[in-house]
Amino acid sequence: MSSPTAPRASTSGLRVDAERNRQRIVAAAREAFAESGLDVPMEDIARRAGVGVGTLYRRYPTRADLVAAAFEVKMRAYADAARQALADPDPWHGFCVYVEKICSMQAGDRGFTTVLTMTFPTAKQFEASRDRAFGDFTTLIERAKAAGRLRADFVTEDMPMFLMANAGVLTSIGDAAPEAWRRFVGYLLQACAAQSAQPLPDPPAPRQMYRAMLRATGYQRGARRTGAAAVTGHGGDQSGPADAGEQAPQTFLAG
Amino acid sequence: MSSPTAPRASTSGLRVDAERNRQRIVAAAREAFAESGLDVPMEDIARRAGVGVGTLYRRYPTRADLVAAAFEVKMRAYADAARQALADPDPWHGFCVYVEKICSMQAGDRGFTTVLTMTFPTAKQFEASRDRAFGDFTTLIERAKAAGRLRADFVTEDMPMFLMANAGVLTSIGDAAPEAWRRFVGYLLQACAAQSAQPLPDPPAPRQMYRAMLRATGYQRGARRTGAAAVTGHGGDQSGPADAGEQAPQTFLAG
DNA sequence: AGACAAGTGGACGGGCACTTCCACTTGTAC
DNA sequence: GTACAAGTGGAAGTGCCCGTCCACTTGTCT
Repeated sequence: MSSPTAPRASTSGLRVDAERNRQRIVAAAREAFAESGLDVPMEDIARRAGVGVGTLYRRYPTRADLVAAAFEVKMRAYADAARQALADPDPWHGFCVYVEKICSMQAGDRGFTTVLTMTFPTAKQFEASRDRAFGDFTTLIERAKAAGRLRADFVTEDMPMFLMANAGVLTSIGDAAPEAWRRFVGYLLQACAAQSAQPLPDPPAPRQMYRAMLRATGYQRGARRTGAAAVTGHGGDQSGPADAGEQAPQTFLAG
Repeated sequence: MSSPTAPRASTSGLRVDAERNRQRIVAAAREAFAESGLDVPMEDIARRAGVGVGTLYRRYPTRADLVAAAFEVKMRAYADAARQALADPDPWHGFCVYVEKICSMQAGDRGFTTVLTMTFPTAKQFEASRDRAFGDFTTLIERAKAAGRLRADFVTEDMPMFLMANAGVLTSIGDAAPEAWRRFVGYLLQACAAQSAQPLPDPPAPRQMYRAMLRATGYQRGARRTGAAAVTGHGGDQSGPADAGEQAPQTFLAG
């Protein structure tokens, strides 16, 4: 504008070559995350994209930023699945198809498996999808309960719990037995049927779920691999700083 | 014997101070594995035991060796659980108590969670326990099926699959919601009930299960953390050397 | 064509964990 | 008490990955 050389570029405000690189990076990240999980070395992604690590870091300073960018589309598809399930005339069928669908999405993408079981307070881009998915899912289970097919004591928190379980199945035998998760989900769905449901132990509190999903958010900064222990520091130390900024107890995938 | 100074020591053939250190190491490893999982730095274990890393490596050259030593007792307890379940006059009750019991053992020990979902071809020490557990478990489910309570299409491979799932639940919300796994197991058990069982997708083949459990055996040598991806190398490359020494397809926890 | 902001890549310093190796200590047998 | 095998600890070499920094290149505007 004012300065003699102000290279305003296309839509994104980036120079066209930079924008092209950015897209390559996101594409590479999608592939790499899907294949190897959220822990792939940044350098692998950069190489795959044909750029230097410097470029990658310039565009996405933290791994979380990149994850958010890479899964934006998939998160929308995730939300869409709930919306579509609502369109099913049979509430119970809709519920089953939905659960299967989401678990299937996990099965096809190592990174997504992880993304679904954690929440990114930072990632504004996910908020809309998450909220929508949460709202629709809530309706979905209410309908299924009303139809008398879904057990009455099913709670929203059960869904992320199932996803965590499915993640366990997938990370353990996903490679060796790519179809095993289907059987597992079959068990889960049958357990969800109202017919002959027996009492269950209490579900985790929404707030607990929220904290759990915050877990791997260590990906935000200097994350240390594993996805399991290492993240929070070292597991022990219950004397920690008690999470000051912990608001939203709405849990699930709604931050 | 023959040499002038042959310090034969107590039972283990080790010098008494060395034997004391060895026990300290195993104890430290048990604690560390339970708290932080199988990935704890060797140095942490050494420090906890009050010895140098060199000593630790001398006694247990590989992580797998140490794991085997640390979990020997627990593996026996694991096998005992099946034996005890068989003593239950009510086959179905025995089955349920058994599943709960094992999942509970997972809940109380991060390392054990992992140990149960992989097999250590090396660890001779586990063989007896594994074989016993496998045999007893097989009987257990046959009894429960015969009693008409356990669904007829339940297969032995389902158990490790459940354990993998439970591992997923535990690693995700084990810290934030230490009791959540109970509800999850509740779902699973109700899904196992013969009453109103619906058809399920095929179970993983025994061989697939075996390969899956071999997975984390990367702990044997230069393992690279994570427990998820990194282990096998990098996920991709299906052109690998196709596992020459793959025998025992008996799966489960029987190598 | 010229000039400059924007963009780039990869070398580099830092950290962590794995293992090995060896000079030093200690227990044991005589 | 002495001698020596057994045992010890931690320094040092290696490898992986992170994230930064900067000299160089490239696109864009005039």
